[in-house]
Amino acid sequence: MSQGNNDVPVSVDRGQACAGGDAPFTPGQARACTVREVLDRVGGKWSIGILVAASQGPVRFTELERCVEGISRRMLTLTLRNLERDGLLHRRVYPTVPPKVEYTATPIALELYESLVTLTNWAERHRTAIAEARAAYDREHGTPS
Amino acid sequence: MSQGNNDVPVSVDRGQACAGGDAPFTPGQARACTVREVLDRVGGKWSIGILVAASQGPVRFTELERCVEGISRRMLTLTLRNLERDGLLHRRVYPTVPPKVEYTATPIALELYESLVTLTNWAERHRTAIAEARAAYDREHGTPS
DNA sequence: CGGGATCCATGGTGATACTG
DNA sequence: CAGTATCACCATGGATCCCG
Repeated sequence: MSQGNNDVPVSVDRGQACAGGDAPFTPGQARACTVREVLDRVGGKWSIGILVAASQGPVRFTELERCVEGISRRMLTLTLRNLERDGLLHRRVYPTVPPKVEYTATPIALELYESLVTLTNWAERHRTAIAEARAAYDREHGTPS
Repeated sequence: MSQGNNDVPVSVDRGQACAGGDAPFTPGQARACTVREVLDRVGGKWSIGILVAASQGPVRFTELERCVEGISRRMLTLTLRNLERDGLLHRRVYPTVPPKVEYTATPIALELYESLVTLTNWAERHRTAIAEARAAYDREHGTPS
C-alpha cells in the first residue's frame, strides 16, 4: 500500500471545512486518518486472507501456504510477523521435531473480521455498478491501452 | 496498495477448510477476495481523505489540495481520476475562465463512507491496544533498527 | 516443518517544471 | 485554476537457497 513510510498526519487540519463550508473544522479528515491506520495495517495484499483463515481456528504455517494460494513463503512470513506484532495474531510454538507452529486470531482480530463484513457487503452491493461505471468511463475516454 | 495488478483470485479454493476443519469449504476466502477488491479501490493513500472531503459537499480541485494536506498535484489528479472512473466521484466542469471543476461524492461513495465508520470505530477502540502490542513485540524481539 | 537471508523486477509515488 | 509531463527513488513482493 502506501510505500513511502513518511508519516504524514494526513491532515487533522482544523480551520475552514474543505467542502460545504458549514462544518466548523473537518473532523472528517481525522476520521480519514484513523481509517488509513487500519488500512495500512490490514490493507496488505495478504493480510485479509490470513486473517480470515485464522479466524476459523488455529492454523499452521503450511496450511496457510496452501490456503491463501498465490502467497510466497516470504510474504507469508512477513505478513504473519506484522499481524503478530500488531496483536492481531497469536503465535504458539510447539517445541517438537518436526517443529509445529499455530497461528490464532486474537479477539481484536475477530472483531475486525466482523467489521470487514460491512465493507464486503458494500462491495457486493455495488460490484456491478462499479464495473459498469468503469467500463463506461473507459468507453468515453481512451480505453486503458 | 497491492501494486502488482496480477489478478490472483486469492483463493476460493473449495475443499478442506484451512483452519478448524469443521467448515466444509472456505467461504471466508471468497470473502477475503471481495474485501480486497474494496481495499484495492479505496485503500490508496489518498482515496479516503478525498472521499471524506467530497462527502460533505462539492469540492474544488484546489480546496482538496489544501484539504488533504501532504498530497501532491499529481497524486490528487490520479486519485480523482480513479475514483471518478469507479463511479465514486462525479466531476462537474464549468467552462469558464479561469476553469472551475467540482467533485461530488456519488450515492455509492456516501454509502461507502458509512461503511468506513465501522472500521474507524474498530481502529479507535483498539488503537492503544495495538500500539502497546507493537511496543511489547519490539521490546522482546530486536527493536526495529 | 517453519522459517531466515539475499538478489532482483515492478511500479507507485514524490518533486519539479510546464500548459490551456 | 486545473491539470499534464518527466525523472528518479524505494517499498512491495517474487524467486531461490540455506538453516535449525
